[in-house]
Amino acid sequence: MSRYGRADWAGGDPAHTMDPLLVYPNPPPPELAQCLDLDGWAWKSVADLDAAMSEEPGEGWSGAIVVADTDPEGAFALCRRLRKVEMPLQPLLLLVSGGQLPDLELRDDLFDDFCLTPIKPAELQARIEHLFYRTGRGTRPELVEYGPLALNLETYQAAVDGEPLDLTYMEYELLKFLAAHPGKVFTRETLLSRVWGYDYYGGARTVDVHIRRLRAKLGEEHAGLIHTVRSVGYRFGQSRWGVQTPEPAR
Amino acid sequence: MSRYGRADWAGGDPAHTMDPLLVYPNPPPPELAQCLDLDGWAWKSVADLDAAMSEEPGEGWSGAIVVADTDPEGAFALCRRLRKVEMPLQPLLLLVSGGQLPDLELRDDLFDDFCLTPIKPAELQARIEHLFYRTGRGTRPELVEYGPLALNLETYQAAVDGEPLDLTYMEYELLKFLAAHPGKVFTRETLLSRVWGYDYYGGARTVDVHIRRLRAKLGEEHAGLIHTVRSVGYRFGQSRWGVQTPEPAR
DNA sequence: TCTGACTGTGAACGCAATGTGAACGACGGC
DNA sequence: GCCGTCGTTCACATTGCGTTCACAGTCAGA
Repeated sequence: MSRYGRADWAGGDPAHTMDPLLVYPNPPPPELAQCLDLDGWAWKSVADLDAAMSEEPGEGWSGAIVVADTDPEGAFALCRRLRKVEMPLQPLLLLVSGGQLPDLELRDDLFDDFCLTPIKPAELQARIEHLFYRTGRGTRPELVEYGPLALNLETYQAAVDGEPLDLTYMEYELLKFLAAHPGKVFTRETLLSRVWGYDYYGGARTVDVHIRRLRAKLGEEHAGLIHTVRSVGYRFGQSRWGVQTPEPAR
Repeated sequence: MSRYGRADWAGGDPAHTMDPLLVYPNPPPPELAQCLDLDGWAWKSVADLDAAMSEEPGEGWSGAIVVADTDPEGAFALCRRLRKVEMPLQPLLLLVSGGQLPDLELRDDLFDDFCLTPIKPAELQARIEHLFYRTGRGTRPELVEYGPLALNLETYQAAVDGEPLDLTYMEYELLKFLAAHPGKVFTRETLLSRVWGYDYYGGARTVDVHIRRLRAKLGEEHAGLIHTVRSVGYRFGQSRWGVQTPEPAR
C-alpha cells in the first residue's frame, strides 16, 4: 500500500491542488515527505515501476521525485523506465548524495534536475517550482478551488464543473476573496473594504448586487455556494462547524 | 580588464574546447574561478552588460554563470539584460545563497538552473555539464508556436497559417512575449517592463496601440488570439482550461 | 397576523476603461 | 535635405460595467 501526501485540507492553501507527484521509494525518507507536505504538494509514493503504472492517476503523474542515495540501482532503473519513450514522465527530479555525482550519467536524458542530499527544504521547493516552470507543464497554475469552483489567478478565469464562467473584474475579485476564505462570514462593510479597497466609500447594497450576479452566473445548481447570513452578511461554502444544515430546501 | 580562464590545453577533454562562458562579477569569487579552471572550462569574467556586449567572442558566449550572492541587484539586472529578447543567452546558471531562495523569481525565465553557495565543485561541474546537455539538444526553442501562429526567433519572422506577417520590432517583441506565455494575463505595466524594458517610462496606452496593430495584422480571423481582460490587461490564447468557448457572441 | 427590518430583483444612469484614427517627432537610408 | 518607417502620444468614440435606486419579496418578533 502506498502512502499519500496531503492533497488538500479544509481551509488550506488551495494553490497547490493538482495531480500528485510520483515519489520513490516507498516509503520515502521522512524529511522528504515532511518537506513535500509542508509545501502543500500532492504526492504518492510507489515501490517500483509496476506500482507506478497501476497507481497512475487518471490525468497522469504531474512529475516525479526519485531518491537515489539509498537504493541507487533501483532508482536509476526506475528513472530509465519512466523516461522510456512510451512514457516520458516529466519533470523528473533526482535526489542524490554528493558522493554519487561522479557516477551520474549527466549526458543522458535520465532526469531534468537533481538535488543533493541531505535535503534543504527551501532548495527542494525552489527546484520543484522552477522545474515545473521550465518544463512548461505549466507553472503549476495558481488556483483557488472549492468544490466544483475553480479560479485561475494567472489567467483571470473562473469555472464551475469545468464550464468557464464569464465574470467581470469586480465579480471575479469578490468571488476570489470569498472562495479563499470558505466558511467565513463577512459583513458588507468588510467585503467593501477588503475587496473594493480600504478607502472605498459607497453604498453597502453594492455588495448585494454583485452577490446576486455571482449567484446568477454560478447557475441555479451552485448558487447555494454563497449563503446569506441574515443581519450579518454573506458566507461562501459550508460553515466552519461543518454542521450539515440538512440542505434547507430553499 | 577582464580575466581569462584557460581556454584549452593540448590533449584536453574535447568537450571543453569551446567558446568561453561569461562569468559575473569581475573578478569572480576565487573558488569559482578555481573550480572552472580545474574542470577545464573556458571562461571570461565581465563587470557589466557593456563589457559583456563588447567582449563577446565572435561565436557568442556559450553560456553564462552569474554569481548573485555578493551583488544581487547587479546580478539580476544583468540576467534580465542577458535574457532580453534580442540576446537570449543560454544556458544561464545562477549562483545564489540559501537565504536568497525565497526571493528568487522562479517562475520567471531568468535562469536555467541555480546552484547554492558555498560552491561544491562536484555539484557545480555536474550542473554545468547537465545544463549543456539539456540546452544543447532540443530543449531550446528557437520557435514559438501557438495554434496557427509561429514565430521564428532566429530569423525574426512571424507567420499565421503559413502566411508571413510583416511586424515591426516592437510588435514582434510584444507578440513573442505574449505567445511565450499563453493564457496568462499581463497588466500594461508588466508588459511595459518586460517587453519594453525595466527602465522604460512612458504611457501605458502605448501598449493598447501596439495590441491594436497586432490584432489588425493578425487579421480578422486571428485577432481573437489576443484577449482584453478589462481592468486588468491582455491575455494571449485560450485559458488553461482550454475550454473552447466558441466565441460567445457577446 | 401585522409590522418593520432586511434582502432579492430589475432597470437605469454615468463614469471609466478600451478601441480607434490621426498626428507628431525621432531616426535612418537614399 | 527629403522621404519612409516606426514608436509614441493625443483626442475622440464606444462600450462595458460598477453603482444606485425603487420596488417586491422574505423573515423574525410581538
